[in-house]
Amino acid sequence: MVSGSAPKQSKAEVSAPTVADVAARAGVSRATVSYTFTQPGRVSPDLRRRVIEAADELGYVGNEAARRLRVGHSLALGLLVSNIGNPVYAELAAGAEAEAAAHGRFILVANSDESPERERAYLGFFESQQVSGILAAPVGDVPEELLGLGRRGTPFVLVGTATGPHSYPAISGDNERGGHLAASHLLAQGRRRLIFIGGPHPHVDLRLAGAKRAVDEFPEPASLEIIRVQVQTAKVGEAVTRTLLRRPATGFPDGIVAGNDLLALGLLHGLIMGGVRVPEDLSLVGYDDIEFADFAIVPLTTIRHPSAALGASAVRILLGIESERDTLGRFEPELVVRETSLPAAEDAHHDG
Amino acid sequence: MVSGSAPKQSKAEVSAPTVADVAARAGVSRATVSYTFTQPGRVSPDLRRRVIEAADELGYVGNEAARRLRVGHSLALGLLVSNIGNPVYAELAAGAEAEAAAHGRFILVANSDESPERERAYLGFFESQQVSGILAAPVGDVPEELLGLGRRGTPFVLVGTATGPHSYPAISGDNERGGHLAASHLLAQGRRRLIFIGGPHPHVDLRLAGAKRAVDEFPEPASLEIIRVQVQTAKVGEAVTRTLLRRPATGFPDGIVAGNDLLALGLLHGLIMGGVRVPEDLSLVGYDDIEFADFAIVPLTTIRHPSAALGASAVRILLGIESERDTLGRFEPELVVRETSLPAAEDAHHDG
DNA sequence: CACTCGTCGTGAATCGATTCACGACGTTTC
DNA sequence: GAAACGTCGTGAATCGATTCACGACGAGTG
Repeated sequence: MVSGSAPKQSKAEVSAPTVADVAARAGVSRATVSYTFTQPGRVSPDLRRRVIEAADELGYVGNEAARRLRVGHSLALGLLVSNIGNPVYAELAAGAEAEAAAHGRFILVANSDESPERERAYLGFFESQQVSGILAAPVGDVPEELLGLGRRGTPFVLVGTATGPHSYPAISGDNERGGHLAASHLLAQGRRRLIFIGGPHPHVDLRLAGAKRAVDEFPEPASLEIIRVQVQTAKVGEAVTRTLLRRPATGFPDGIVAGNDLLALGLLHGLIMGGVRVPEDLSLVGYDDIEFADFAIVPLTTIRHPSAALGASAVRILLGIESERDTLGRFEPELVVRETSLPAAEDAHHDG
Repeated sequence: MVSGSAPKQSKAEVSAPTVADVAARAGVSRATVSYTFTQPGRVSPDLRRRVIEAADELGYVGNEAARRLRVGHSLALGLLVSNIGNPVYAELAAGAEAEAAAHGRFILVANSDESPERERAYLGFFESQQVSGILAAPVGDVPEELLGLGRRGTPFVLVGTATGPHSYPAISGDNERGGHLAASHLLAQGRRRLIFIGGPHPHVDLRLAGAKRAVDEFPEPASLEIIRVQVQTAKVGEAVTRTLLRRPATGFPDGIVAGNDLLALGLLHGLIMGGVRVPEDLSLVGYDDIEFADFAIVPLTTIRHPSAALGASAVRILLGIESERDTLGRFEPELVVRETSLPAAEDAHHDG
């Protein structure tokens, strides 16, 4: 316990002005001050002006806690993401934040780091903060706590997650279609031994389903192996390549669809370090189109996913100025061909 | 205005249990319930147990607004960053968050997006939220609002920013030393026409100062040109290369120190697209060692910066369990040599 | 047995903004 | 000219957790 070195910066400690102070200064009642800010039409123009002037002079800020205690909810919206280190979620957060700011709202970002415990802890935090709505990009299943919050009157929107059998409000890009796009691209290039590598999120399952459908629908024989990972990070991607590289040539894939770009970047790095030529020996497609995809050792072919737009839409839905239906058909995935994918080398010659 | 499609998820609207409910259920007074959670020693063990049991059964969460209104500050700490899309800040946030969680605190992340206006707006938000402390990684100068908050009793710590002439609580890596490291590395490789490209942040100025010192101290003739950018992003980095590439060969540098890795990545991409061979023609050193530095077209040589540790320390300082002095000597920058830097090609032969 | 002291539970005041219900005042209308 | 109505300001109650000041009760002491 440190005593003298407490982090107080000054002994001034002037307590912040309250409505009472402003009221006294403007010569009106506390009620009038409050109405001035919450229902401007309720007070006559010149009184309003006087109140605002007094407030400015005193540097009145207002106490959100008191406001919240009275009205029962805060101006903040909660955003729960599984990994803020993933640029996709950073972008989602940025999009949500900009939209929220435009409506005088704020976003509380909570990073669960893929841990269901922390996810639950943060949901409790959101409840204690009385956020007026929650954007959730959850780890796996929809947590019970979130449903409880919904029942207790806090609206939520699932972002970028499978709608599955349930019917909670949810928006997302068409992940199935995106997965189909990715696998089709590889098949069209002559790749036949594909692997899907991805993690345990519902939206990733959809990407997988799309890839699977592409292979099933394909007129020629082609295979799709599935490698499941627990977390979709670059580190894990590299780890997977180590296993992969031990395989005999016959079991080696000629095309990989990764569950997201982070994973793809790790795979790419591991493969190249291991002597695999990308895209000559193997084509690789990521998912999300994060900024860094374009800067990779070999610029990454990927599926673009409109994260920022999703974040903004989710906020608008929570605020009641847009409905889930309004977003249908937006957020279409799009194939971005860069350099990790190339037609199979059967009739191509390797460099000169 | 959408009417029926309001985002209410259910009409249940069961209002959350309060201390009064818990008290009734446990057969004690409201005061006892409160003491149970805030000063456990104050109530006898078996009553404590009974209260906790009742609270669990009711799913009591507690109303932070009421708590805050009474005690005058919240359990949250505010973190203000200039760009959450920069992995450095994501990492800083993660480090701060983990440390905060370990002490039962939460982090409110605010992303100013390099805009002083948004920065000020968020500072106001923090004040209205009555955060118990602020971690700031500000855009440029220390905003007046932050000083005001400090005067009014909210402690703050400047993270990763120059200490300059002022004497506000601040921690950061030794940016001057890092800049020196970067430039020295290039000079040691025989590079002589250096450029420092970087943005308007105080900590970047220190990196520049360090680079300058390295050049000044160097026994042989060498030059350091300075290119200033307003924002240090990959996009800007690419834009700068376009200008650079138009220069005649005589004005072209053989070594670049970038203000951060994002900028370096953009520069790298732009240079390579423009036909410059890195590192043969030009060595490049970034700053921060973000995860993606290792995955770049050419893996990026950079200076490691311990962002997560900085975030954790800042939280500990705000919580009063560590003092600014305790951190001295930690957070030392470290040169990470990858492949964008190589001895100048005077006596080297270009591949075969 | 009476008195002191410490332990531990309780009633009530408090934090600051919001909002209901009331009333003062001025205007319109027959 | 009086009744009816609308506008706009105000006093007071309210939200839920915390904490002060008090007191009940039991144990220990002379």
